Amino acid sequence: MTGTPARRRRAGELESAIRVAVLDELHERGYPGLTFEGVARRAGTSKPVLYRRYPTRAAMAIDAFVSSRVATPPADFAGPLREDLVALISGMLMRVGADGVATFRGVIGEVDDATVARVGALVMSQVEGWLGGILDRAREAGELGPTPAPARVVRAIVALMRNEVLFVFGAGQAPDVEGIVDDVIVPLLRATTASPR
Amino acid sequence: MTGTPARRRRAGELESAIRVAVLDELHERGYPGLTFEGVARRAGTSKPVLYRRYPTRAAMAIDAFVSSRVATPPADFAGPLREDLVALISGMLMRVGADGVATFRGVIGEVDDATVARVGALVMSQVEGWLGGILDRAREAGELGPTPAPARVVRAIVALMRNEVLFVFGAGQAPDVEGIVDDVIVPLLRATTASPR
DNA sequence: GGCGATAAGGTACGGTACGTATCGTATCTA
DNA sequence: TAGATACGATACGTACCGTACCTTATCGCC
Repeated sequence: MTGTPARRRRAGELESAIRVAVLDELHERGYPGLTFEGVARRAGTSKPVLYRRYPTRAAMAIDAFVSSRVATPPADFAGPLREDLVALISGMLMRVGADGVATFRGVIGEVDDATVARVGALVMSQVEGWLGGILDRAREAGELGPTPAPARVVRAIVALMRNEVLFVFGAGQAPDVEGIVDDVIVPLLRATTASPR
Repeated sequence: MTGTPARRRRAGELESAIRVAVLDELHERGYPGLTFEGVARRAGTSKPVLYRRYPTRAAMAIDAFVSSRVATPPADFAGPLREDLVALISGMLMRVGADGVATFRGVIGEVDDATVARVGALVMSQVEGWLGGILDRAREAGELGPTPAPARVVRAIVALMRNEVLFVFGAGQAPDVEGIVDDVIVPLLRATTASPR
């Protein structure tokens, strides 16, 4: 051994250091530059310690990102439908952030199909719940028709949000949240929640 | 030199061999397993030859894929709107294929923002044109209202298709083309092409 | 037909990261 | 206090990167 007399970290101290190191590396080098060796160096530990925890760098990145987000709703969702939707989508873009988008894109590029589905759901499941709440409130307030929106419509809205995250916000362009809500999402919801003809 | 007396390929023969090798490697090892060395080995050439043509493996994969697709419309689009939409989306899923989806996911994970936008458009621009044709015909046939669908609506439909490619078809699940067309796309088009209120 | 420019073909190199094996020992548990 | 655990550290063989270098087939031109 050289230099330091091998001080050892206990409890979650090591895990925390690893997660911080992963996030820092992602921020500085991006997902393609994320390596086991780099994380080990930055966290002041060694590769075997990382391999004991994560089978792949994708798993490492996912864990670090999930742990770093606390799932608080972006607003209380009492306003008009349109405002709630804008707040939900904007809040999600902010929460994911530029690093998150880049990491998301990198991860789905190198994991198996099942993990793609899992990660896709992971990013969106929370949002899907909030969206359901927004729609329920809007229906009770008479902003939408009495028929609940079909599941496919809800999933389509989530898909639009995901697209906005990955290919608009994530491609350096300004996301057009209000336009999409007004021109696409609200009309779609009105049309699919009208009372049966 | 060893063995072979260095027969040299002319015209597009070398380029063809490289593209075939790239597609084969993508099929066998997937995008994460695509390497300059592997392609060089398989194409019977050497790394410098590849580096003279492509700066990154992403560029290599994109070129091979683009060259391998001929852009013929999946049908003649004269039927009812619903059938045209189903044919368009199903045709696109078939055209892209499993290798294409995996490659697409891998590429967008490691290229810069501008290339993400470019590749996203590349996969979809053709489709967007066909979609416009379908909508024009449907409007003239009276299947849709007189107002042309807003650009954002058209883009949203493309986004739904992209989502289906990446996260449903590409996650090993059976794509639900008819359900999405009937429950989401057609109602959305009806609602946004109605004559002004 | 010979002659120079171009670029294919081939080899080799230093560098980085992978994934695993091994070892000593600090720390926790009983 | 004894044993189990797993951190910290090092080292190894392999794979691939990206580039430099050299030889020589092929093409365009005079």
